[in-house]
Amino acid sequence: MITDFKKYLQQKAGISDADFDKLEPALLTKQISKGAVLLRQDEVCSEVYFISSGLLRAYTVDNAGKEHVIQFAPENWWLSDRNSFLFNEPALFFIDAIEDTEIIVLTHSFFDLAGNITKFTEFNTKALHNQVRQHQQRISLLIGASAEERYIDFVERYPNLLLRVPQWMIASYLGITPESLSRVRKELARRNFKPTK
Amino acid sequence: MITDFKKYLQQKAGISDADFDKLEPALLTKQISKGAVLLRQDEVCSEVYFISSGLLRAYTVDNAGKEHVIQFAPENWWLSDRNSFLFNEPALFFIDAIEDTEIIVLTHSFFDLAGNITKFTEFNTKALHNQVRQHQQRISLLIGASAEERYIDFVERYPNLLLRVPQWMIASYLGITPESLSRVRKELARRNFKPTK
DNA sequence: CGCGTGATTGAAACCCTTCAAGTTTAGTGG
DNA sequence: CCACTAAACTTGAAGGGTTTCAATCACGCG
Repeated sequence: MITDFKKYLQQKAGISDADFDKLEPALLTKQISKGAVLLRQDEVCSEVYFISSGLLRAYTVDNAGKEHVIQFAPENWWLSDRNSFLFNEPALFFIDAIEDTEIIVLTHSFFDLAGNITKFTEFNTKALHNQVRQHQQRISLLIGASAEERYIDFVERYPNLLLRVPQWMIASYLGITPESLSRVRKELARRNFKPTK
Repeated sequence: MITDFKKYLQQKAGISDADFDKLEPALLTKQISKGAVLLRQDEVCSEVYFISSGLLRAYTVDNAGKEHVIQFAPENWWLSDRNSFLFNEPALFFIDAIEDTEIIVLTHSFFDLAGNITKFTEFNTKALHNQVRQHQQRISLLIGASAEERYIDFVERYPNLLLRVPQWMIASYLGITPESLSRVRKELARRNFKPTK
């Protein structure tokens, strides 16, 4: 719903009512059913999504045909191939829906309008920095941690996703096989592991 | 040298002479000798570096005391813990010098000035997007590719770093042990591998 | 009910690490 | 400029963590 998006922008970015009114005409809502594909690798991405409800996923497909999950995006998250969006380059990944999902679709016309609103551009930059930090942490984990450590990190970082994402997709996100994840979970259960939060 | 930095900003960001003159008073050059540490984990990072000549490295140290290289930064690259810089949070990594290095030091006062120059903020955003894309590609590789594939990717992506970075640091960047990298190289030599570019 | 998808389990194979020992390289002081 | 030392790189053997392949189980949905 647009009102959710408005509330989000006001709280997170400090956008005023008046400013939001300027942006509203450029907004579009869309219902996505589970499994639907929003973006394909090598297409040019012309939209940025804000997830009102539901759950999207970004993933690559390698030469061997295997999927590798780059990111999950539940309610109040953003998702797009921003590099493709901004520079009109071919997208590096696919985007599809893990659940029935409701999104706000933001096109270039939205960002043209929003570019004049300082609060928004500041927020946008901040969001980018957050993404960079997240990526750096994930790289650290992938470089230095075992499958079990990476899974524990995932559980503690995204407890709300655990029950909503199929296990084989979590395995893909962690960079291991579904079989390995199953064994990691079995071992953790044996040791009676409980998330610390 | 400051003139190198000026040339860089003019070419890459389209900054005018007049605009650069406004920024120049906030610039500081610094000589760093090999091995010197510029930033420590958990400190607050108050500077952004532009490398005029030489080579810097960002890395984390895990609980077991092992170093994991996040990024190499040769001439004409930027380096900072931007998240720490922007939000005054503790830095996630160390920065030190792999070679004797000459840098331009940019503090908050520089960014305050530069914030008024549209060309610069646009360039800055673009640079952030580039970093995000790079990180995504690296995550894809770490998730989906073998040690050999990751090394080949490194060789082709950063041929200029091959001779300047000690092998054990490259191993750390790739997320493998120095011994493994040595064996990967031996195997590639046996197969007479040559970089495609 | 039956089919398909996802999760589990087992055994073998493989990749990479670990540890230990050597060899080479690079830097430093005499 | 050589000699010495420390660091970097290489090599081998053993072990561990993950993958692969195959079979089985569990579940939801037509």
